[in-house]
Amino acid sequence: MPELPEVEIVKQSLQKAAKFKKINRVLVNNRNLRFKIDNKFENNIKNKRITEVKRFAKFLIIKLDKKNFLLIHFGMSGTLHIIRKNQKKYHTNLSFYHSQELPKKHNHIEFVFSNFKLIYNDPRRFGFMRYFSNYIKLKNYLNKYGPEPLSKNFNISYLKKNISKREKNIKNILIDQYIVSGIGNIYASEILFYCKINPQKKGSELKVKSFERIIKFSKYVLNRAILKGGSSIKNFKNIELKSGYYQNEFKVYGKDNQQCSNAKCKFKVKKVFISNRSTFYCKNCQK
DNA sequence: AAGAGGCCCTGATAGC
DNA sequence: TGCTATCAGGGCCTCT
Repeated sequence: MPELPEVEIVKQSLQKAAKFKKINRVLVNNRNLRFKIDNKFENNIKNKRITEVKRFAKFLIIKLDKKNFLLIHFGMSGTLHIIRKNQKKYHTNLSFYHSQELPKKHNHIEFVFSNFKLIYNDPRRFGFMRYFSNYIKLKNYLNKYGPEPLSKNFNISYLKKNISKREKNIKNILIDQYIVSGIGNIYASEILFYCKINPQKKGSELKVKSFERIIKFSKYVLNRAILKGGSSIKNFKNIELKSGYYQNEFKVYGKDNQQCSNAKCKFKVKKVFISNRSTFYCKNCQK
């Protein structure tokens, strides 16, 4: 589900709600997430205090007492919900589904604090959690991924080195976490629209001008999405507060057969499948 | 070594 | 109504 901006929003709200709070108990209702939750998981986490909440790409990183870390990836359908004591309804800030009540199914993991619970829900179970006993191990795990688009390492020389020899299309390059990490299927289409690059174009066909645009608009789109509270493409009837309005600014994603948002362009947005994933673009504006 | 494709899952919706 | 097919914000593994 969430790409970089959505995980950033979860990070921010979790920071507010749970920083310095102690996890008294951990309940695992279903160990079969993307990777099996091992039997030591509960003991590794419980009775520790959250000292910091961070994010790398689409990973939520929860720093615990004793310099331990809990890494959470939300996959396609993972969400975190907070339920406060004596409160049936729950806070929607951590959720991108914006349902009003806690889902009845797929509440796989619960973190119990003194005044509230954090519940990890994930219907498709493509998400996962992993415990790291120290920073080095966490770092080694994350090292295999490419830089975030928001980082200084995502620059012209990096793109020249890592894209210009690639024979695969730029859309697939942008969602390849080993090249650049944090961009997913929605934002890839959005970014390429701003860049005026056809998603099917090969990395090796791109010129420096295109690299400059990719760097500029990756940052622009992701930062703007964070500012708007991320994107919620399901159940947004009940959106409240600042959560999830970026879908209102989509230029191409989900807009097949609709007029191109460029006022001077008469073409319609086209939907194609690239490696089985839906991709949206304007063939007139994106060359 | 890089790239394409399959697969892991459930749920919502479209179409008959 | 009830069936089936398709698609969904991801990423790992295997094969070529």
